[in-house]
Amino acid sequence: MDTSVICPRFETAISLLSQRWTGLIIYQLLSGPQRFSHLTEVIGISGRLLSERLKNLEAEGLVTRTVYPETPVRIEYALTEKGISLKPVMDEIQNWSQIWVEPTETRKV
Amino acid sequence: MDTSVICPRFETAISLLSQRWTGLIIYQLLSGPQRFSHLTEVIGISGRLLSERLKNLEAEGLVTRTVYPETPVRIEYALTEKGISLKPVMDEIQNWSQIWVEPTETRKV
DNA sequence: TCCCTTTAGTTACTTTATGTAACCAATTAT
DNA sequence: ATAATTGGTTACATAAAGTAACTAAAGGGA
Repeated sequence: MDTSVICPRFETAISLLSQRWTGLIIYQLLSGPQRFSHLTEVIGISGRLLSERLKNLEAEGLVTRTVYPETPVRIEYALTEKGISLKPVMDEIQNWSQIWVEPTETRKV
Repeated sequence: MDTSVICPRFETAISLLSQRWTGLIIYQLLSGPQRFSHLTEVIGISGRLLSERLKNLEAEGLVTRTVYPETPVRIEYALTEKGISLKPVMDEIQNWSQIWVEPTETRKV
């Protein structure tokens, strides 16, 4: 009877980042507010899933959605403080990838 | 024509961590070599998926599998140097979760 | 007025991944 | 020979992701 259980907060955090695309969306938004169509192009995600993920992230308090009623309409997504505070996580992943991921591994496009 | 593309190495790294359970398995193995049945219990993953994930992680060079022909057989999974070097990533996720994840959010069991 | 363009999505459908539970193989103690 | 234990695998159901066509709103031009 081993009672060693994984920290529930850590589990919540990693289940967030384990959702496909979520990490990439946050990483991309770390470079500043961006609009829907730009995110789809840069990340290579479909509108359907991007929409779903952004709604989730908004509900989690990681992302804000701002409507600019121009013509045509412009909608910008930006990280909240909670979202921005994931930068150290992303930095460490980036750092690890530079050391351990070979350039030749990156041919999955 | 915006040429800003996400770093391919980063993409490879995060697609690894975005696979469900993979992050938790690595996190759990950071506390030392462990056997199959222990991992299923602590993480709450089925044998089918744990088996699949461990094979992946072995193929990626993050985990080793060692057979001890005792009775009954004992098989231990351990992180390689490449796997251990993900500790700073896990530490940052842990750190973030302590600040931003409320204890009340952790009721998904 | 009607049609065209643009952004930001949504809907319907197919394919892939995950969850669940029963089953199998090897080994050895009874 | 039978049971017990570990470390899986197989077969099937459900959920998530991929794809492509479609819609809504808001001008702009013919």
